[in-house]
Amino acid sequence: MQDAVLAFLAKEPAHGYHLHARLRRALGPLGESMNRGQIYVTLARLERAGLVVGERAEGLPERPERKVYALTPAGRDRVAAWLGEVGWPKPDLAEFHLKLAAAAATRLADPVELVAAQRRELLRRLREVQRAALAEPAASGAGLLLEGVVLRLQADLRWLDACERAWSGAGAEAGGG
Amino acid sequence: MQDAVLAFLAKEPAHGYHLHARLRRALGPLGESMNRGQIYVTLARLERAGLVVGERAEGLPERPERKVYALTPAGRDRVAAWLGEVGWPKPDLAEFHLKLAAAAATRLADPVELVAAQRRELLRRLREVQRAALAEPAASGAGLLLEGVVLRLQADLRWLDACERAWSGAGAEAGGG
DNA sequence: ACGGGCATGTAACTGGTTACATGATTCA
DNA sequence: TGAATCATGTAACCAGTTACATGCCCGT
Repeated sequence: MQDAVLAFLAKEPAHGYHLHARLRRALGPLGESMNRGQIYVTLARLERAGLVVGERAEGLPERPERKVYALTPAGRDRVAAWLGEVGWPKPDLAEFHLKLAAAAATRLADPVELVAAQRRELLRRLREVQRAALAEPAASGAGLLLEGVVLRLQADLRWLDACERAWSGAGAEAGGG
Repeated sequence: MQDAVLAFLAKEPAHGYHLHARLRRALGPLGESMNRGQIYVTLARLERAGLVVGERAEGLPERPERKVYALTPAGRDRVAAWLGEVGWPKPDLAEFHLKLAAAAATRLADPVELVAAQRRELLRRLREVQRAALAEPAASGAGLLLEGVVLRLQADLRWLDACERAWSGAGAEAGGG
């Protein structure tokens, strides 16, 4: 979040509401869940950290008062550092994995059932995302992002197949804990 | 984290150190980054929330003192609710997507270069995970988890191909916002 | 007069990370 | 004696979420 805001400010100074709108636009349907207030919290924290400076826009009494933020040199450094990083979020499959193990170990649920339910959910989301992708203009940024989501969901569905193979027949044994 | 701890406690009461060890074991190589102290923080918070109760294990003066935790009825409810949920973490591709857009918009980096660097990184991780998977006993829980990570990485690599196609040639235009 | 978009924020809470701090037992 | 393992915690910090609170302008 902070890095994203800084990167947007690297293009040009802007005020919070505008940044929020641009972020939402850049993320397409995935940005819809973004909170309004969060951008201001983020900007305040960035200002406290000395990465941006904000000042009220003077000379424009027509509009509601707004505060325009710009990068400091430290902020520019941070953007450059961010662009130079090659990080990638670790896959977050652990939760479901633990859920399967817990279901088997506690007998409170059937792992194979859990896999089936999850597959239904992922298929539902897949259809949803594919529908959303059709609504996006071809070759837009958001469309590309949605394509990534589709590939991810398909990979996860294949993983669920593997989970089902592993847990069907295994039944009672191998709780894992 | 909290749900995972509760689920492990649903199998049997245990003390913090043991839970930590079991969690690490269940996650295999992916659990190695887990912090020692976190389990105690989590247990304290769960106790404050009334989901578990802990009491010092008496009658065993041989060992360092330990505190055994057990689920409360509320805790059991929560485990059941967790097992019943069909949630799935949202794909976290937004960061790289914004990075590409920022690189193009600010001219501080070349998107195609970023994609290439990222691909090298993901290929490196893929090899690493596949090597780790070979070290796991076949058909173990951790092995299954690693298989999921492999499928994810492969999907992400395909997405990077799509990103490269989209951003090569696009060059200067279409900063995205 | 009212609703919706523009615009900015605060307070409280939740949860993960890091680093620190302690101390017993076991084995070489 | 010293290192590894068992075992438990605290304090400070950081970041995201939720909910609340405000107020202007514009169109109907």
